[in-house]
Amino acid sequence: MEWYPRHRRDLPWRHTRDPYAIWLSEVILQQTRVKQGMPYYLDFVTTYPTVHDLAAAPEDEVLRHWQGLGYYSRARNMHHTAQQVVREYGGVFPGAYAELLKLRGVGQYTAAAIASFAFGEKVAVLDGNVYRVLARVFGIASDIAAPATRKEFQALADTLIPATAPAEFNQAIMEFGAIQCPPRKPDCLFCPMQHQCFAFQHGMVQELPVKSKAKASRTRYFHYLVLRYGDTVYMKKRGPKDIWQGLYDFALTETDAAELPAVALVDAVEALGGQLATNRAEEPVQALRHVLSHQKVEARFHSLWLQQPLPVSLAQAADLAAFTPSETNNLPKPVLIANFLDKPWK
DNA sequence: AACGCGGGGCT
DNA sequence: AGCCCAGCGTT
Repeated sequence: MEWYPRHRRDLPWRHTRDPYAIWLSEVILQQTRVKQGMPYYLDFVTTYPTVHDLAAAPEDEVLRHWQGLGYYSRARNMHHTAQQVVREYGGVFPGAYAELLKLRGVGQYTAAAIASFAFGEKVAVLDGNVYRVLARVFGIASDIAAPATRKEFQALADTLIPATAPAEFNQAIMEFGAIQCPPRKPDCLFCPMQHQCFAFQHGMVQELPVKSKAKASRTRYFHYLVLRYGDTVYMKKRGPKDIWQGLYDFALTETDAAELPAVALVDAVEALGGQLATNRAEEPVQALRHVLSHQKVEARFHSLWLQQPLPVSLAQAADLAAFTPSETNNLPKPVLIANFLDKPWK
């Protein structure tokens, strides 16, 4: 806390006690670096200055503003919670940790952050920064990826947080973790905690915290049918139980191998009642690779021109709808799809 | 307790 | 290529 005032970054959400703005910033910053989240925070507080504005917005519009930030359930949950706060709390955020925890998309970390920053409640936050700082300073070798470890760190943090300045403590330890004590190359040489830091004293800075490895990611092969008619293109809103829920892409055939048999593509077009206007052999195919933290997507985009619009019933059954370029611009899309659409269509 | 969920930046 | 980031909800 002595270190913090001298090193803290000047961040916009540190100039407010408005629980709405603080909640926005905390949801945006879940699993997201400050640098990446900053432009999104500025956009959201400008576009939706109050919880009422956010609650009144269509979900597609909220997702469009979220586009590129990832973990899109955050945006959907955020929108749901905005509507709940308006309906059930009269537009006023609940003022205590236990109540905040009930809101969708608000877990232990976020509830503690809002409760302390906006309301001064004495609840210790526990995020990646706090885990790391505590593991190093106190020499704790428990696996921070294991859920059970949380209790151990929470108990420790609870003993450290002062009743006189809980918000300042929470900000300080997270900022210290982000600036002075990052995962790699921490600035131990000029660290004020040198003499108290177990990891530094025992040469274990590189070994702490202990975190078990994540599961290896899998590769998926997407074959997109970019069906065009006139000035429009058919797009599809993605459903539940897969990546990019609620975002728009194209008619999709997924295979276990990189190649899609030509016949399969023809079958897919015919199943939609599509009549191709061009020789399939001349169709432009664009390949793009997209990396997620848990999947690798190898996508091929087959641009196909139709002689006539798809039969409405078949298009609807496949969840496909035609959009003009300016309309597609306003749809929320995965970065992979936005990247494809940014290329000039041949 | 384990799993699925994005995208970007750094080493 | 691997790792991590102001985590959360579902299974």
